Amino acid sequence: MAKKETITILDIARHTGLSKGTVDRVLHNRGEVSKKSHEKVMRAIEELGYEPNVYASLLARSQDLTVGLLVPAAEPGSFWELVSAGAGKTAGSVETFGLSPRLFTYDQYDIDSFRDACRQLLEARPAGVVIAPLFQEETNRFARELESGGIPYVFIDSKPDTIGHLAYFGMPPYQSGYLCADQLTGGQDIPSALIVRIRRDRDSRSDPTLNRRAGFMDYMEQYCPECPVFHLFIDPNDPAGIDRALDAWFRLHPDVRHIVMLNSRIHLLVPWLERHPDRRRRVVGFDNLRANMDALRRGTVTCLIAQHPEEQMRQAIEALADYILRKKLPENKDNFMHMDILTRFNVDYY
Amino acid sequence: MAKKETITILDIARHTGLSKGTVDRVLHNRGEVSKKSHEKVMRAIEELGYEPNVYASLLARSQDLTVGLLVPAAEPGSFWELVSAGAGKTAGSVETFGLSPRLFTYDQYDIDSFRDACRQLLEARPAGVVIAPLFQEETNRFARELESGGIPYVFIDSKPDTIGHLAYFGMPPYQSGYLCADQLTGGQDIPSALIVRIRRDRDSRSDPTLNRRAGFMDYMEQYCPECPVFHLFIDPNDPAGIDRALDAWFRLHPDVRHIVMLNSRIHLLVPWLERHPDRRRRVVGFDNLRANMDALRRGTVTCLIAQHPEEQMRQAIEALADYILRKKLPENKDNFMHMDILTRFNVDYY
DNA sequence: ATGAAAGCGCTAACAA
DNA sequence: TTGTTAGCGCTTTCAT
Repeated sequence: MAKKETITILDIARHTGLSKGTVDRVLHNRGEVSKKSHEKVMRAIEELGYEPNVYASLLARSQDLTVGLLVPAAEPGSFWELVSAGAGKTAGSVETFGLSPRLFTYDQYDIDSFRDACRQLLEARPAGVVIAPLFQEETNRFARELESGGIPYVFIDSKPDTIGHLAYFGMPPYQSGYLCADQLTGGQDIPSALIVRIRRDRDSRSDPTLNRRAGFMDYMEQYCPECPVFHLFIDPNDPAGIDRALDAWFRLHPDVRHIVMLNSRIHLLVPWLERHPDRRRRVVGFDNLRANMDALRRGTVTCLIAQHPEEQMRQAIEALADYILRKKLPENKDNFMHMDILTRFNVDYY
Repeated sequence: MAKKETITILDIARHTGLSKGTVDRVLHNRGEVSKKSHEKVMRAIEELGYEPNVYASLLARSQDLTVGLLVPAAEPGSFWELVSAGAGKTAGSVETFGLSPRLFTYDQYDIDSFRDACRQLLEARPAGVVIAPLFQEETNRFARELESGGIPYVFIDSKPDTIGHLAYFGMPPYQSGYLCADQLTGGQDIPSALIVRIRRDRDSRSDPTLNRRAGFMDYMEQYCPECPVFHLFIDPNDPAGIDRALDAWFRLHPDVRHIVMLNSRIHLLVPWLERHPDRRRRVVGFDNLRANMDALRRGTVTCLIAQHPEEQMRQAIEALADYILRKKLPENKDNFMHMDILTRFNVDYY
């Protein structure tokens, strides 16, 4: 049977005895269609195996859809800057496809600013949203709103216990701690280790390093059960204080040579470390921040575990694009990213 | 001035006093256009900043362009299988964009089969070509042909000293050897090391492990100058022979605990290694082959350096797509890929 | 609630 | 060598 090979809305219009207009209406459930017609169309679509033609659609619409990106404001050189940068990396596949990603930032220490950002985002009537969530409760509330508006959303970096998201892209937190410990020890028995931690004022926020720390400790428990793990708290906004803290601490523990931070801030220790060099030290941190990579190149930091936040953002946007443009669900809802090990010998090609 | 914002071929037609047809002809340099018109059109395109509308083009053409992939035939579980697999990963961004990648394979040990593949590829009138080259001379010849046909091509994995390629995606070979050495030693002084090598019959082919070995040796020279580096040659097609070779060799060198292969075949050593376990051994290899990763999980292999050949293919195809569809040149001609360090603690999330 | 028709920007076949 | 024109499949406005 030499039927036409691609079936179009015209085909399904004829098949149902309706018109292209009506078919289009049900395709985009934009109302004004009788229940009967709706059903007929749906059935025809099913039977004939209709698939929309993206180009035609885009051509006809000839107006970009906006994708909202809800992300903490990025201080220069910070983790969030990398995330935001990922939005640019989708150039080829997405922007030319009629989607324009648009950033909506909020202050990660101010829940009100988060609410504001949500508000603005909604007003932009986005076709989809990417969320890097920090405030659990509030994020859940926002997710509800999106759902009731039929707007698909995907999480990156961390994920509240929502259920309605299209996808999630992030590092497996527990395993990253495990991996980190293995890199710190180098697979050997080590005599002691120090975790430097950030003193957080507002612990209400989701703490992604929590699971990571659990993974780290479990590794140590299993492979270096005799090794004491110390904790030292610092204030990221007080460089001088960090110096003093390290001075004081290492006066008491001069033999500790294995140092780790489970967040992206290992660069905070670099000034002190470089003033007190020790070739036998091993220093492990997370994330490919500029300052971290520089320290890696100089040998101050031994290795970094990178999740490539730009990639998270890129993949999130592409998943959204696939869904919006082609109604294609992502293969997996939860997508755990590579954990890349960066040393000074591969950092230049990361 | 409220001019129309998007300029179309109609605009440039009017601006030059020619017609859409002619403009289209020069846009696709398909001849039948006077030199004068050609120039006028080109200038207008420049002046008005015309950018083609991909959807419209695709809609109108409504027929896929084929992209030829010239790759060595993949034995199951081999390196080249991963490369070929990469062709599938472009689903979202490319296939729906009116390009259909098509594989043309050749026997990596038979130059005639390479010539055949080239022939077939050409007959398919591809809009672009991805080449994983092994035969230097012959590849150069083929590249000439493509150029004279105006067909863009990109190299992956390795690259002959051609100049006309659109782009290249591969691992930096020398540095990968360096990195590998660092992983083998763990940054420590080691007493001795063994490189297991493949005995090649036809050394006429480009040997990508050559540079890699140079990097490896240079690292050892610099960081472990006292460490002897042994070489042992094996025949990949003779498992029993490999066993015997290892037996014999390790009888003579029972203390050597650092073992490396600079190609993707570390899995060849696994049976022997697992019959002669030694917890203090370090074994380093390349590439994320199934068999390699399994050995990694079991702890037989300490670490793998992966270049993710699927990614090379994916990026190659996308670069081609960008060029064919949007006439956009890749940012960099030579693109060196990540070198990822895989251990048993991150292999499950690679 | 439904249909008719005019594009969206480009391609390709046909005329001139 | 160049111009004309009929689509490609979908969206959207305006009648009905």
